[in-house]
This record gives sequence, structure tokens and C-alpha cells, in this order.
Amino acid sequence: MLSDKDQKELKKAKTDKQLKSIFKEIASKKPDDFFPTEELRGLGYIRKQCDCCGTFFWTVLKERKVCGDPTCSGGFQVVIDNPSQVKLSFIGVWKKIVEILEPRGYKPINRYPCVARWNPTSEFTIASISAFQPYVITGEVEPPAKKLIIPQFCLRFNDIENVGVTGSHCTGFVMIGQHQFVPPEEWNQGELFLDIHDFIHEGVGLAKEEIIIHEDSWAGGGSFGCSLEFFSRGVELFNQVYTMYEQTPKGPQELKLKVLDMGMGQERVAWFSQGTPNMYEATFPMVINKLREITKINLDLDLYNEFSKYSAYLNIDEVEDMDAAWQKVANELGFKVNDLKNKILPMTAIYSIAEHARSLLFAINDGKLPSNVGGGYNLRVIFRRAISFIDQFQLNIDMADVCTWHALELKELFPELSLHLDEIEEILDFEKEKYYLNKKEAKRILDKELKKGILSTEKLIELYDSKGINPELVKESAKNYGISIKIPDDFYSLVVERHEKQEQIHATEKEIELDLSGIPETKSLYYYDYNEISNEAKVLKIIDKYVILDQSVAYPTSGGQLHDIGTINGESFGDVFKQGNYIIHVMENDPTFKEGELVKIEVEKEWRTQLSQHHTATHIVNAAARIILGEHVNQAGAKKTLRSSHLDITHYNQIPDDKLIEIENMANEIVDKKIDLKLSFIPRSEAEQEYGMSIYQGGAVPGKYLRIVEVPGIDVEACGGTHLNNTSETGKIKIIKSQKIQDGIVRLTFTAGKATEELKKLEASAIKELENLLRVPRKSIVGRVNELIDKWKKLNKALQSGKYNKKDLELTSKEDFEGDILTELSRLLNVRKEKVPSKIKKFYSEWKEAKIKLNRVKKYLSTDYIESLIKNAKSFGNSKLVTATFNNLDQKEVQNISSNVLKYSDNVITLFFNENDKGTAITGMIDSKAAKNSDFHMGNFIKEETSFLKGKGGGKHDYGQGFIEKKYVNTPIVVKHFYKKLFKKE
RNA sequence: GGGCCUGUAGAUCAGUGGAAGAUCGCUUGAUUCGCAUUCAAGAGGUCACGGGUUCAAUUCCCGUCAGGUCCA
Repeated sequence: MLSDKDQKELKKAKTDKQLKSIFKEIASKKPDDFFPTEELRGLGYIRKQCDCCGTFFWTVLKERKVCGDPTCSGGFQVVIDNPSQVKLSFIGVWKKIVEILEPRGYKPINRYPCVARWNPTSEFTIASISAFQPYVITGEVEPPAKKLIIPQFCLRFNDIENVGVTGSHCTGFVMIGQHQFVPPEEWNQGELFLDIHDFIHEGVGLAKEEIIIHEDSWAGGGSFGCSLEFFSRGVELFNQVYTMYEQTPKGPQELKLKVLDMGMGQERVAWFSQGTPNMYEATFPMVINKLREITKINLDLDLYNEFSKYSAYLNIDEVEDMDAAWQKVANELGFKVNDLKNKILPMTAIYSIAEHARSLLFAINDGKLPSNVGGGYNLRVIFRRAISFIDQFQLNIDMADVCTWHALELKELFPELSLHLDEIEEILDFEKEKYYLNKKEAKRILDKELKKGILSTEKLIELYDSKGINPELVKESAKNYGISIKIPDDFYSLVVERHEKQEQIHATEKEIELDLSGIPETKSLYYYDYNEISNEAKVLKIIDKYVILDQSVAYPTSGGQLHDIGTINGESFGDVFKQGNYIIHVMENDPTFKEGELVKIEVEKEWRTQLSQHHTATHIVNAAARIILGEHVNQAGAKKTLRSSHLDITHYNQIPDDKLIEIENMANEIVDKKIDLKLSFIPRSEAEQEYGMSIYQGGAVPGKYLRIVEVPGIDVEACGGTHLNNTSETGKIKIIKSQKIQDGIVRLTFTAGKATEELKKLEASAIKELENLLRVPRKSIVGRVNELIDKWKKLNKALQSGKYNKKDLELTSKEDFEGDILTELSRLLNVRKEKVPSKIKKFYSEWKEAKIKLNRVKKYLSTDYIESLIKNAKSFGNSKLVTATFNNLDQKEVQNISSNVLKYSDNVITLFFNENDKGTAITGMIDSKAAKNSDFHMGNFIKEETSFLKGKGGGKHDYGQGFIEKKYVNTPIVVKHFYKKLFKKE
């Protein structure tokens, strides 16, 4: 169908956008080749070109001159004189399409989760076709049916600010998909067109006069095709896309699998059919009614009806000056701006709250948590938007309740939404708490900052970026302080700019890639029995130390599992990795065997066993965590090494110790149940239907067949790793620690099998070490450490005063402790478990040291000694100068003696010398009275004189210290010099 | 995935390359028949942890841990 000239034109296209526009032109030049024109004409439609934009369109009205686009036909008019003959509720829309299309061979299938675990390129489903991206489209995976319809819930967060305002924007919506995946010979475009036309014409009861169909095209991800876009009353109802070609380096080519992609907003059709003032009233009337009852907000539907005609003017994407836009709408409606806002805004609040709650319900139910990173951030944003409406209008609404109502209203179509409502409430409650904490914090910071006066743009950006305080809030609070804050018009782009600047610095890493063209992919032999550790193979290629065989038992690093190590013909390899489907062994030395030779490969058994134990344990811990914490737990990453394994799970908060123990116990129970694992390869769609989308715990997996690892009754995952044959082979599982690695994700680190035993040995020896150090049996260690810390504090204090209690010089506690000693100590000392012994040793030696020091300085700190010092003081100006020379004291000790002198007497200056192996330290202080009596600057004095003697020093006017190395001058000379200077100055 | 901010007394937080602070709370004493109040005195700090730079680090630099926030 594409002429040579067309092909040449298309080949030039570099982007999807160019493809689309070139193809649109080609298709409209030869409509009979690309569009179901026969069927269109048969229905009575005539082809026309829009006077306004030039697009070709089909209509039954001879006199029509413009296409259906709102900009050409003058806005949308759904509510007046609603054109639809059939009134369909939201769920009714789905029922109707099933009623019409199921007899025509379309299989209605259940929606996919809106959290798209199976798709490596996007976090949420954003269209019905997302359910089948990428592997169905590429032909790698069989679709659940060749012709199907699906009510797919989708999330899009680019229009959040418009929700509730324009009457037709949503963050979450159901896109009903009409899809077909067939080879070219089975493709029947006319039929596909008629099916959807009949639905809208007969099912929704839209007269043909009300339908305008545009010729258009579509391109995405290198695939493209033509499309028919259905309009009515200025509203785009849906777009039926016929994806038939793909762009290749050789130019456009017909796809082996043609894809029909028709996506229709279920909300939009319900709205259109009912002619309500906005989409929300049509979609979740029950929820809106509940909100209306509780809040007593009068939803003035007539006004909203009027308002909705103009609400498109308030689309934040298109409006530059929001205030002016409101003014315009108010003028049109004959209102004062504030009166209009006062009437409309509470309504938008109600609609937004309802809409956002629905998105949250779906997203959380499907396994995403509000968070500060990734897609979870969008959930936080809409939650906070909703709750700030609740605050603003002081509504007595709980978001979790709203979710519950939605679940009820949607139960007939989506019963799964009602299954975990308790958990969703828990998650939202936690999120709410965070919001209010943040709000309180913001108020405090603003009070503080505003007291200082005006805030710079720089400061505004910082407040927003690092504390989440938006400039509007700053402006609002500033009013209370009588300060007016100027927010730059381009504030948010300044924020973005700031981020861009910092992100540019990062360079991308380059991976090595071997040229493996011409040789077959490696057959993996590690999938069935982890005990299989040896095979014979043919050497296909050797590039330096890299060896590729025709088949191998060696496991390459992948799926978070570390590679195997072993030998080929007795020669060691220390790394194995995967490039595409090739397994590449990295030899430690250049191999002596040659390409084409037959070799024997052997994998190190203990290494393999340990990794398999950790891998199976990971699945068990994942399941255990889900049992204990709830269904919202999903894997967010994992890594298995020899020493330990970690699993990142989605959970909204730190996991408390008792829960951790429960998870560990549950995991070990599963081990003790001695369950046989089932390892198999199953066609992807079969696996998805049988086990659900939660099999993609480790993320997206390519391939027509999935390797399914099943612990029957416990856990099923698509996973390529090496696994045990029975859970009992895992050995003891021990959870070492949990840490929140980011908001909404907790990392559990644990060991299994021999690693657990090794760990226990290590812990046992650490405890033994502490027993010896503290000279107590293990049960008394914690008590002793508590005592040690207490006495360490007391002795350190005694070093200042010289007064101490004799019993602080020895450790006597015999208090017992039940529980995990190292865990308790790690909590007590605020250090990680591995550092517990060294930390205790540090406290212990400092405590012992303190005893020695105390013994050393107690005479200096005694009243007698201080009195004697003062007695010997020389007069210096109007003050007394106390001097002394010490040996081998700590600087801190000298300082203590000095400050004791200052405390004891009035109007004194001290100048102390302290000799140690390296040289002489000088410390000088002046008390407040003496400081008043003279302008002597201690810091400067010490600075000058030390540097005169090649030392260094400095300080404030009433405090100074310095140091002079022995190699320059010894202590007596230093003392002499300082005396000379002091008294000469006088 | 990336950037930024924060971690100081029981709580809320100031602060600084040079002897660790405020407010509230706590303890004791005085005022009082008693309580509230007021006054006075006092206790309470591994300045998150570990390194480094420095004559001197709570302060500067690096790493770790913990919390917060923004962006794609």
C-alpha cells in the first residue's frame, strides 16, 4: 500500500512526531488504501476537509464545514441538550460494551494492575495498551485473546492542578481498550471500525449527525499507523488506531503482528451519556453524594453547569495568567471574581477529594505506596492536594473513608478493590500524620524566617526545594508580619533550572560489549537442579580471557544473584556475566584450550549451594513479610551474595523489632514445613492468568516462556535464579537488620544456611570477647555495659571537678538481661552490631584511662593546690596572673585546672604550660572581671609569641592556646620567653 | 534514579574554628494553712556515628546511619 515515494518520505523521519505527520499526509492522500472508506460510505458518511485546520473528516451532515476539534467547532457543549439517547452509569458503560462486542468475538478480560511490574519502561499503566507493552506488541508473548476488550485503570499525573476545576480532568481513569493482535492476513479493518461505531451509535445512542470522524495517524516507539478519531460536540470520544508499520533502518515495514489500539475513557462516555455538569458527577455519584451529605456543601449544579462551559479557559497548561482567566470566566457568568471563587472552589475541592481518593485506592491496592521518590511521589502529591482541600474548607472527611466508598461503588466491576481496605487505611493514616508534621514544621520555620524580615528569591527556592514550603504559603504567612513577598513569575522554572544544573555533572558509564555475531546463544543448564554443577561443552569463542560455550551450568550475575565460580578444563574462572542471551565466562588467566574444543566445566559446589540457599530464602522472606506486614508488600529489589542476602520490600515505615522477629519466625516455619519447590517453564500468558501479575516480583522479565519458581502455597515468582529443591535445604534464616533505604522501601538483610552458622560463630566470639573484657557471664553483659557507660560519664565529669565517688572506679553490676545481647547493645550504644565490641572497648579503655587521669590531676584540682597557685600569683596590671608548668597532662586537663582557678578567685588571669613528648602547649584564660580591667588580648598574645617561637596558636580575647614543637625550643625557654614578654609589656 | 536540607539537654530549638546555650519540663528550697503563683538553687549533653584537616573541631572536609524535601 505504501508507494516507493511514500517509503522514501517515511524513511527520513527521525522522531515519532515526524513519522506521525508524514504518515497523516500520505494516508489522507489515498484514503481508500488506509481507511475503512467503504464502511464509512455505507453508513452514510461523507468525506470533507475542515475549513479551519485542513484535517479530513467524515460526517453525515452535507453542510458541515469544520471538523469536530473544539478549537475549530467552538468549545464543547456536552451539557446543553445532551445528544446521547441512552443513559449509562459508569459501570453501565462497560456492561454495554460487553453486551455489544462480546457476541462479535471480543473476549472481555480483567484489568491489569495499574502498577506495571511487567513493564520495564513505565511504572504505571497509562493506557489500555500498557497492559500489553512491551512483550505482546513485539510478538514475544501471546495475548490473552486475539480480540479483546479490557477496562484498564490508568494513572496520569500531568494535569493534577486541573482536576476538579475543568470538570473533565482526572489523575486516574478507566480506559476501555478494544484490541486485536493478529497477523496481516487476519486483519479486517472495516469490521473493527464497525464494531466500535456500532457501540457508540447503538450502544450509547448517539445519532450519526452527532458524530464526526477525523482521519489521523499515530506513532509511538517506532511503530505507526493511521487512526480514526471520534468527536462529538467538541469532545474527543476515542481514537481507533491501526498500528500496521514499524520504522526500521531500512525504512518502513509492515508489522508481522498488526495491533488494534482503541482506547476510550469510560468516565468520558458515562459523562457524555448522562450529560451531567461534569465528569465526576457521572462517574462516582454515590461518593459525591456522601461527601455532599457530610460536608453540607451545597453543590450548585446549575452554576457548575454554566461554569463548566468556560472551565476549559482555566486549564493550567494553556493559561498564562490564572487571575486574568478567572476574571474572564467571572465576567462571562456575570459574577464578581471572589463570589464566583467562593461558590466554585468548595465544589472543586469535593470533586478533587473524590477523584484523588479513587486514584489512591487503585494505586495502593495494586502495590504502590506514597513516597518521596519515583511514582510514589505522585501519590503523595495528590494525597496532599486532597487533604489540603480538606483543611482549607475544614471538612470532616477522612480520605480512607472516601476510598472505602469508592471500593463499594466500584465493587461490581472491580471487587478486588475491597479486599485490603484496612491496609489502605493504615497507609493513608500514616501518610496523613506525615503531612501534618510537615505542615507544623513549615509554620515554625516560616515564623522564624519571617521574623528576620524579607525573604530573597534564593531563600524561597531553598524553602520549597528542601522543606516543601511553597511560595504561596510564604506569601500568605508573610501577611501576618506585614511583609510582602514577591514571587518571581518563573519561580517553578527556577527550581527546575537549579536541578538541571546539578544533574549535568554526571557522566554515563560505558559497559564493555563483546562482538558475538555469528555464534549461537548459550544454552543455560542451571534452571532445574542446583546440584547440577558440571557439564561438557564446546568452546564457541575466546576473546582474551572471555570464553563463550555452547552450553553451561555456570550461573551469570543476574536477577540480583551473584555469579558462580569454577573451572573449565581445570582452569579457573572468577566471573560469569550475561550479554543478551550469551553467557560469558571470565577466566583468571588466558585459557590454554582452543575454540572448537570440547571442554568440561565445573562449578564450585559450596559457592553455588550458598547462593541457592540465599535465593530461595529471599523468596521465603518475601512471602513471610507479606504474611506479617500485609499485601502491600512487594519486592523492590534484591541481592544475593555469599555472606548475606538482602531484599527490598515496599512498606511505609521502619519495621519494629517485634515484627522483624515475627517475620523471621514465619520464614523459619516455612523452612521447617519442608516444602518441595516447583521449577518450571510456562508460556507467559498462561503464567499470568494462573498466578497473576504478582509473579513479577523481581521486575520485568522478557521471553515467551517464564521460568516460574513456586513454593506451593507460599509464593510464586518469575525468576531465573538457582533454587533449592526443598525449603528445608535453606537452613536457618536469620534477619540481621532492617533499614529504610528510602521512603516506602525497607531493606531486610538476612542469612541462610552456612552463612547463618558463620554469622552465629562471629556473634558468639564477639560475646566471648565481651565476657572476657568485662569479666562477667554473658547474661550480665548488658547490665555491665550500662554500668560502664554511667561510670564513664561520671568519671569524665570528675575530671573537671576533681570530686568523685569511689564506687565509680569499679564495675560491680550483676544485672541479668534476657534477649538478644548484641541487638540490645547496638541500640544502647547507637552503633551497628559489628561495631559493638569495638565501641565497648573504647568506652572501657576511656573509663580506665579516666581513672589514671583522675589520679594524676586530683591534686591539681584540689582546693589546697589552687589556693597555693593563687597565693603565688604575680600582679599583672590590676589583676592577678597565675602561672604553672605541668608535665604530660591532657590539654583538657590543663583547661580544667585553669577554669577551676577562675571559678575560685576573682580578677585572675591564668597562663599554663604543659610539656609532653612533642613539645610545649600553652593555655591561657582571663576571667570576666580581669577582662574588664585590662585590654589584654590572650588569643593574640599567644598567637604572636608562639609564632615568634615557630609554633602556632590563637584564640579569643579571654581564651587562647598554642603549641610549640620541642625541636624548635624546649619548655623552660618557652616559659622564660613568655614571662619576659608579659612583664616587659607592662 | 538524581539533587538539596536537617541531626546539639527529657521536649522544642539557638549557636560557634578558641572554655556547650535559651525556653519549657524535671529535682530541691523559700513564699503559702494547702494549692496556684512567684523567687532561688540544682540536676540533666558520646553536640547522630566513624575517619581526616588543625596548635585547637560540636563547628571545616570525606564516609556511614537516621529523618525530611523537591525534581524527572
